[in-house]
Amino acid sequence: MPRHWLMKSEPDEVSIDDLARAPGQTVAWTGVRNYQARNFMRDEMQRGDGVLFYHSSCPQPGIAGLAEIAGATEPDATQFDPASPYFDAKASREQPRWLQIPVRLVRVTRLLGLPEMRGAPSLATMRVLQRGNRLSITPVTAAEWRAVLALLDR
DNA sequence: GCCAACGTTGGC
DNA sequence: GCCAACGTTGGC
Repeated sequence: MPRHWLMKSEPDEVSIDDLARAPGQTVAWTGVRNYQARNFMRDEMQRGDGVLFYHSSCPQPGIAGLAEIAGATEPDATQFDPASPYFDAKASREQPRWLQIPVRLVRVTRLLGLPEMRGAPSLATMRVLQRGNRLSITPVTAAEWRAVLALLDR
């Protein structure tokens, strides 16, 4: 049973267009440094899961495209790289702390902006819209997923 | 285990 | 730049 997720990305780091230009239109989702989000990758996310690709910390936050989980989790390579901003001195190859997962573009959509999302009753339950939410990966229900697709078709 | 201090996120 | 909200750290 495929699940659905919303994954936040700062477009200055990886935008939907960057994803579209990437080899195989796939990027390794690295840099997650929050245990709840990591545990989703470790315990629940699987190849084929649907992904809402969300632009955050930018002039026009919102859903910018659809993607899918394209493979299995593995240790996040950036945790071992002292030159990376995501380097973690407490992680080792023997005992990695952080995970990455490959994400492949399905299609670039129109921007479903945050104000429009907030105005849609069908999206009121979405985790990303809840007060104080900061999780970079959040589960999306089947109903929420369908509601997003319906809004994107308008 | 408690909890104050601090750091980060992210919209505005 | 501001600031609310939340997660993490570390002293006790």
